[in-house]
Amino acid sequence: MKIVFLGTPDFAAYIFSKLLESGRHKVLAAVTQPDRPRDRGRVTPSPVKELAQKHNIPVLQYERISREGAEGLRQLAPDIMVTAAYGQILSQEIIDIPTHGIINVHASLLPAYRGAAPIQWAVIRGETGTGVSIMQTEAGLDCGPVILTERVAIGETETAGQLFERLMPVGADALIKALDLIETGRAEYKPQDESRATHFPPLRKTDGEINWGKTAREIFDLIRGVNPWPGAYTYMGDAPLKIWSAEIAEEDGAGKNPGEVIRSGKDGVFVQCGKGILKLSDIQASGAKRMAAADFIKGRPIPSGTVFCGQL
RNA sequence: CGCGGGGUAGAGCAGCGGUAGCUUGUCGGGCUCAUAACCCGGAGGUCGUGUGGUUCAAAUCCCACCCCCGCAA
Repeated sequence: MKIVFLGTPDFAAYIFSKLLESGRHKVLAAVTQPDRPRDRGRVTPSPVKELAQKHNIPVLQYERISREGAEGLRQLAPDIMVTAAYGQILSQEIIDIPTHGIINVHASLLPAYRGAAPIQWAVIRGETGTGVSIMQTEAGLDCGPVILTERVAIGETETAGQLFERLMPVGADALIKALDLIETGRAEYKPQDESRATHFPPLRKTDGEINWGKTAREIFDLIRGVNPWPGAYTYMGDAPLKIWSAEIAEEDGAGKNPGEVIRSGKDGVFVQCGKGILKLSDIQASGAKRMAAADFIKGRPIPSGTVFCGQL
């Protein structure tokens, strides 16, 4: 089939590359978000754009595809369009362009975890499993009928970043399989059960702020879920402190003073939570680089009794 | 040219014009029922790069370049 691929970040670029490798379909063009300042102010093309250019595939970038894209896309006359973390909502006018419509690769078991950050939220909420869904795009957010799903277990200490890595190949395989089903007319479109739908917002920087009043388990899940972006953090005095990784030292036991460092030494920094105790293992001060807690305290001691807190 | 911090011993940091220091690790010795224990001693550094500038003297001031990181996206 003649395909137009829409996607932006690494997750999309990986799936894009597998689609190209499969060689079964002709990719007419890649649509991606405009080049934006990233990486400390330098304007950088998206991973999908870089990959497309490497393969001499035309790249289209729209500030707002629903307003500017219809004409150009129509001229390409695609059989189907594929989206993966593209980053813009598509209007009905766009959806109507390809003969087979648009399918989307979504990293959750729909109808659960609709929204832009399904992987991270699944980890943050302590899920033990998630997956990938290939769905037909309809007007609305991740609400169209599902063509197929693949289930994946979440490791007990797995970070969102690690789960991303594992979900990418699963998503790529599922997409290729779905395209086959569609091309041969064997695809089944199962409507989502709206009553079981859950939706979560995109992650914001502030979603990484730790509330020490929560349980050690909840904070542990948060730290994993926002790693590597936006990163969990707290404040030591008025200086932000990033928490890259931690372990649950004690699951139970209520503390009188959540956020207080009860012990600090070469085996880590132990912090009292609302319930249970968390051991910080990889931390990073502003302007410094990430390091093991044991190394950190050699240069900047964190005495017992220090209390981490929210923004001042 | 978006704003800002930083590159000094294996690791983490201090020093910011005048003999290169601290914590930790490491090696050797001692002590102890025991401890992330304690005591004594040693090794380990072209102070990011520059046949750069200023100076009697530069890790320290100035310039250029490289690299790392925080904020903002």
